[in-house]
Amino acid sequence: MKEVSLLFKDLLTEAVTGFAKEGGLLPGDVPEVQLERPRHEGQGDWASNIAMLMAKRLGLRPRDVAAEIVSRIGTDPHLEKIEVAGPGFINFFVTNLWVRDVLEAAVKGRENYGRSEQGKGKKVQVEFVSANPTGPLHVGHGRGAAVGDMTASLLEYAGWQVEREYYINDAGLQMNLLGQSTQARYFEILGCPEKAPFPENGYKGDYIYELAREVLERDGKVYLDVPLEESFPVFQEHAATTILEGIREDLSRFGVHFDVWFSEKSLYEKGLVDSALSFLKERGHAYEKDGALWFRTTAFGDDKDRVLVRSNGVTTYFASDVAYHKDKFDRGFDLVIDVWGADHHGYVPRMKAAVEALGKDRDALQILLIQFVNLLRGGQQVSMSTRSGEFVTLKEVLDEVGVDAARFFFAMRRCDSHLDFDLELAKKASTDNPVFYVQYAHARIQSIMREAASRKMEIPDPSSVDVDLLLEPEEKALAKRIARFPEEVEKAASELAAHRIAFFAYDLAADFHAFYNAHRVLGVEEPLSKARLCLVEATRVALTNALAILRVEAPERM
RNA sequence: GCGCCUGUAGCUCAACCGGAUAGAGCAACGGACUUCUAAUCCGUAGGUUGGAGGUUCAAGUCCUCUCAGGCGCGCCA
Repeated sequence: MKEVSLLFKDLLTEAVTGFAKEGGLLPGDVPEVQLERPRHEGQGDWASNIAMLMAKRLGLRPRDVAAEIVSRIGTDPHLEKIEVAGPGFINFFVTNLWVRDVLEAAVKGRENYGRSEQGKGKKVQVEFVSANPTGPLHVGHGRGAAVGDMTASLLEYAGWQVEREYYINDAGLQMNLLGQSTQARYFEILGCPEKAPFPENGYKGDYIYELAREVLERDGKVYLDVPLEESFPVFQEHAATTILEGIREDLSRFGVHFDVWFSEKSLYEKGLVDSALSFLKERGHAYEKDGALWFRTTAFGDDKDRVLVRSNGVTTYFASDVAYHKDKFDRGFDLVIDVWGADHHGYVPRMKAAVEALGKDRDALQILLIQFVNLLRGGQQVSMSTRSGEFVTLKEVLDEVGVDAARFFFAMRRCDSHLDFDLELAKKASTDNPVFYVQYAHARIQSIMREAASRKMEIPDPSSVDVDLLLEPEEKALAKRIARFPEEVEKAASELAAHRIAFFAYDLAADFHAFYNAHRVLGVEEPLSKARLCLVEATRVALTNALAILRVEAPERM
């Protein structure tokens, strides 16, 4: 349907420029012609507010301007009628010809229907989850995983070349704490906790005992007689790799796969942190004060400068992040998207500053802040903290509510909205969860297809069907919805709003269910049956593609 | 104290770059299976978009103030 809107836009632009010239407006004074989708039935298929924008400059009433413009609009086979409505909108109504356009585009486009070339030739990296390998993933990580993954596949669909990346914070204090915690539990199990006291702020979860037990089973009691510093790396290494392995498994089960697992440690090993620091120093963005190295982020809009190297010589987390982002851009990405928990929002200005200091446009880095998931169980708040060991893991949630339900649940919200996730409710809702509503529509379609096949009916070529038979309101509504899919993909991609696709899938399913209940596809006169079968196939294509973006399964039967 | 996010129907959430009559689901009530899957559909009811000003032909959307909730303000990560 993109073509039709462009067609109308051209017709309208021509009329507007003609009228503007007569009215004595200079070309620079003519506002840009825009078409939008009206919200309500009866307001046409496309509408423009151009008359209201021009009215003031011309000193005329909006409706009069609209009437003048309309009188100058040419004819086209796709154009049924034009109306002036409300305060001065110009509404365009399409003829039934567009139905054939939609069917052709969807049925012939198949898995490519809805794809766009918006991001053609451009590379984007989406970095998400990136949880410290110090404990299992919890629900909050699950939301980040779902949003990041869906955003990535949405951009793929919009023509971008996409890479998914996980940044492993395997350097620094938290990893030490993890190793020490595991070590302490080892000695505790062996009955001599005094040999390695549990660190303050250590990780208290039960999984730490499990890790310690694994070391004990594998290596026995050998570390009893070894200095703590010597055995420490063994515990840290075992804990980190085991936990990371678990994270990979959880994500894989959740349907999330990364192209690159990027290690923070490797930044140091390759000297990338040092070279990033020299880069900043050479350009005068860094300076020494009180024995520390500072980054002048205030020059790029931050409220205070930030330390890169502490006076004790240790680099900050921020320093490795600057180096990491420099490396991202050095890898040639046109756009870099970071998916962060909203608790890191205070970090955004300095990261944007860093990007600018690196010589990039600050918009080349987009940060999606995922608001917290408020976990409830039967209305009762569940406190979550990795360190205290009190949390519900992503794995447990998947066990309870299932992968598709969890993904769709996260997909149905804007990422900057706070989210209540009630486990009891999610379990209870698993039968009337929106995801099953959508999947059920697909299963029904497939059921029609199976029945059609058993009756030796093939899906007709759209050019061979009589689209004028599709006149029922449910049929038109369904066709219109299908037609909007490509627009929705483009809109969602440019806004980085994957939730729009979930809502589209839901609305499409609703239109299909309404159609299904009102009309029969098989067992009516053949020409009508063929036309409807074609419409159903087009629905299947759009629904399948939308679910593919969300990575939610489209089942054959339920 | 300063900053970011949020506030929409009883509950959970939508609403494209400011557009016309603010939409769904759940919960409530009343209907629809002899026919391609009733995990569905149709209908009824439900709103001063937290509040007050302002900008605009037009405000849930933009600006100012204010109230409430969440989060953040380190030479921590």
